[in-house]
Amino acid sequence: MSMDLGSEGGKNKGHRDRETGTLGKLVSLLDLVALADGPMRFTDILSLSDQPRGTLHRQLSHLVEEGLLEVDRDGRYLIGLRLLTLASRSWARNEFRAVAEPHLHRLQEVTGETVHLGVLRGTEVIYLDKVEGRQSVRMYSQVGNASPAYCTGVGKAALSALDDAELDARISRLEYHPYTEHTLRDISELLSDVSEIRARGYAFDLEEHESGICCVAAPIRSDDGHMLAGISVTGPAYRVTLEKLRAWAPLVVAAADSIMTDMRNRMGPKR
Amino acid sequence: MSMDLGSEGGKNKGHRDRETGTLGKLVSLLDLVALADGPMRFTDILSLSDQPRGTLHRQLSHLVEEGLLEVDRDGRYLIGLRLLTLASRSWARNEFRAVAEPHLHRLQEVTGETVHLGVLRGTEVIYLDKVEGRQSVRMYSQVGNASPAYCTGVGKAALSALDDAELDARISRLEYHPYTEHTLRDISELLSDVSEIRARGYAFDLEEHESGICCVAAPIRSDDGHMLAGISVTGPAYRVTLEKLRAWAPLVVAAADSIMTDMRNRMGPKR
DNA sequence: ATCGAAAGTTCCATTATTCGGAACATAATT
DNA sequence: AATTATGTTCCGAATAATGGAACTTTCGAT
Repeated sequence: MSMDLGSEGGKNKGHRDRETGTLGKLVSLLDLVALADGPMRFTDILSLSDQPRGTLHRQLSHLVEEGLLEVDRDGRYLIGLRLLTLASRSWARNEFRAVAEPHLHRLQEVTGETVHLGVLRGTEVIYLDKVEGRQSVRMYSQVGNASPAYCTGVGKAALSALDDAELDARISRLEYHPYTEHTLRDISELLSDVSEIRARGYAFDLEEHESGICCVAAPIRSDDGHMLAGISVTGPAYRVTLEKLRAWAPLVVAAADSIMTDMRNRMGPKR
Repeated sequence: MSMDLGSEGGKNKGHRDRETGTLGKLVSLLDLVALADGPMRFTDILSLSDQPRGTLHRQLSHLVEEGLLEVDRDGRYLIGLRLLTLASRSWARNEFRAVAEPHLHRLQEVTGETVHLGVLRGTEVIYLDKVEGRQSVRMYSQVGNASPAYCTGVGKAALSALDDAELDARISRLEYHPYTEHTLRDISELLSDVSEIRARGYAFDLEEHESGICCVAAPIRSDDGHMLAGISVTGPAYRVTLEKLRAWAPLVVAAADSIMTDMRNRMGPKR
């Protein structure tokens, strides 16, 4: 297996027009339904997609036929369980995740706080795993979750491992949404944070994405620099002070390094 | 939201020929790759799918373009993270799962063993959630997992809630794979087990799917009988004796009933 | 290193599928 | 009951997928 989970594919997702091919249009629909807060009626979808009614109807039918969407008894559409099954199989067999897992657990035990593993995809971080302790709120949902890289610890750590050209290419067209009052506000703030991160080897997220939530994160990169990822220790600000984060930083960096080493060994020295 | 997670759509999955339409063929490919043990080379896929090379190549390219598949640095294909993201969103927002969650936790705390929530899809059970205690092995992977209904507690419990005609329609063409020496061997064994389950209101799985693993399960059905699901308490045979399972049965049934009640209330008396 | 074979990629005329407007059906609302 | 909003089906036109063959690259053995 390979460590590569893809560094490409970071197309702008929000609302790219001109979907390419049949599949593109169908996947857009999936996205649309998945992004909604709940089941959608035919008309809801119709107004959000710019398809003619007949076309949309057939597209939805096909998606339902394949189990990618489901129709509830009120005729509303929701994401089908088939996707969950597909995703869970690939998750379970993901080698990178498997290699990282014991390290995440160790880190969780030592710090007592929640530990995340995420990979960088374009300008987003997708969380691959999460290990939480007793006292934390259950947030299963984090696995698979995509968040902007610029306001998360794992994301900024991963970004810091890019060379300047790549970094610039990815973050120059970003929209810097102010999630909290501490969220980085523009590219210059991000760049200066990244240079600090590079200097010290790890990143902080001080309530930048979610109020009251802080973390320390360290980058993980594959040998060929093709895949970027990161791990973090996260907790509530009232419990997790900056001093604590500083104290944990070396542990996080060490864990990240161990994961890289394990990955190298597992894959053999080839290439 | 609706409780309906679909009772239709139980197409025979294994290797249905004659894929309908463009999407059908592409989803088959996704399945093929997801089912594999690891990343697949182009040729591996070529030999398993019966597509000409040019066609297959283009299909794979499209899937990669949409992020449903990814290519590792060795050119091998694996399931893309996009599926994980899509699936996790729908999971997080699944109302049935959300309603059941507190009940699962309560059941876990009382019994100390692992609790599962699964829905019946055709002749398979898909696990929607899992709550485990301290001492159990971490098996995240269970969520999203699909298993045959006839050899799992949740599955048999759900089957027992079908009327005879529906039950027969689903299980008559099954292949009864003997996972363990205790696995039900044919339709007659299943039918007699189901009638016992109906009589007592809950199901056992005594090492029928996995050696050394037992459980008690109770059925959950929506008002309209359209959706079938179940919950179970599962543990290793050396710790979880038949007496214990019997003792837990009323708790499991009560939890299942509570979930049904909550669901009814949440959805309002409409329809 | 060199050759041969296997693997992977591109091309394009043909074929099958999707598109989308409009007519048709059904459910909700006044 | 009439009216509107919503959902479904149809079919000629437009578009995308097909698949055979030619082409390029990678791999394995000598």
